[in-house]
Amino acid sequence: MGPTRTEQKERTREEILASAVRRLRAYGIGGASVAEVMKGAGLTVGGFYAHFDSKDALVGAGLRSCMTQMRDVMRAHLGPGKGAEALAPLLRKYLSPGHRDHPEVGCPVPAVLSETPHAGEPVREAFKDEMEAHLQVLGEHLEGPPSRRRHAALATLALMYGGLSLARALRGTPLSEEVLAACREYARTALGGGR
Amino acid sequence: MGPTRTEQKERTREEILASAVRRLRAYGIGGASVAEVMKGAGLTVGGFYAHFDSKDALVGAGLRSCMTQMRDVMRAHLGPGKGAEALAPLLRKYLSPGHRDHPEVGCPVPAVLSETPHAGEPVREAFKDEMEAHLQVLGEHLEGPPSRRRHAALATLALMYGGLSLARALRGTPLSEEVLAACREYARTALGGGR
DNA sequence: TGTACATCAGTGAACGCGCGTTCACTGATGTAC
DNA sequence: TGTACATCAGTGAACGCGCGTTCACTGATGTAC
Repeated sequence: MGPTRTEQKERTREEILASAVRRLRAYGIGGASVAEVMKGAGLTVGGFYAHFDSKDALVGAGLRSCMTQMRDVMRAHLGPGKGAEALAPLLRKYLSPGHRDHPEVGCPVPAVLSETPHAGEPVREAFKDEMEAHLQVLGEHLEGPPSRRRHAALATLALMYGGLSLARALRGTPLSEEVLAACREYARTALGGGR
Repeated sequence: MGPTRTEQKERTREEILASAVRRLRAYGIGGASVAEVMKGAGLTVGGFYAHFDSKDALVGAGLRSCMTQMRDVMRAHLGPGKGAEALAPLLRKYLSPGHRDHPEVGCPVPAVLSETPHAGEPVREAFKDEMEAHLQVLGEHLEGPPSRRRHAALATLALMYGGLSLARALRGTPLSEEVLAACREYARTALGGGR
């Protein structure tokens, strides 16, 4: 026997969410229209509201989902040790031409950063929660008292987001490559230690 | 006698541009609709195309205009000396709650950063040109060989944009204040020197 | 096991709205004589 | 200086389109007897 109706529905929900995540990463909130998201999941628009209360709810859930995934990627690229040394592999991966050129499988933050301030409450709350979790992960690989680690993690994230966003905005110009390299160096200096 | 017709038209164009700039800073490209921009200039939609070829042309011109203005603000907040010391007043101003809470009179970059990669050629070119000019201004207040200054300027801008964007996205939460402070400290460390 | 009925995930058309752009027009400004 | 005509900045309605959301429906799944 196949999956029950409830299981099948849950499966469909996951497909809608996965489609939303793909569009969020590549085109941001405005680029993830309900109709396009549903098409991406092989469905038609009408069925959407059986799974989510509103577009805001979808974006909130999508953001939680892909920022959580992103955290796994972060953990996978954190080296041993502490400080600049530990973060170097992550920075090299995050601030790379590959990540710049393939937003659809990368970090969603640069794509939604400008829209988040005007987004609905479910979106902003998801963003805040995920950001706190990000801080936790990065903070564990930094040195010093908790508040110092927290600040260093926060600023490193800001630099990563700003750097990747700039590199994407400047894509196709020599400046784009420079931004990536410049931000990697900058973080190394700011975090001290390591090579 | 009053202004000639040509002078009057030029004046109207400036008003449209000023209205566009206000909306760009606060709501980004998507938030600066032609109808809203014209309303903000006290005009009706139809007249728009006597002044600009397209919305893309308007956004390009608007971006050039307000990023140039922003450069004056930057110059006004650069202290004497070089490095962290020289940039400190700018960073304090840029990464402040006041700037976070009043985007309509601030830097347009955080508002357009996510949209620029998908914007038309006139917009991306304006962005690139203005960014080069920004680098020039900041670079003059840094130390070391040209390429080193350029990289430090680039990364500092990335940190400023990322930090302010994050602070706006997190507005209303304690994290928002923390980001601003964390980025100011981070830049100071990365740039070295000064207090 | 077989039949009758209820449920409800997903369809597809429609809603009102705002978008960028076009266009026939109007009426004040400017030019020609 | 005065009159007739041309120009053109700005108006306001309309275009086709995509948006988020609603809704009557269909047909396969699941339940009751």
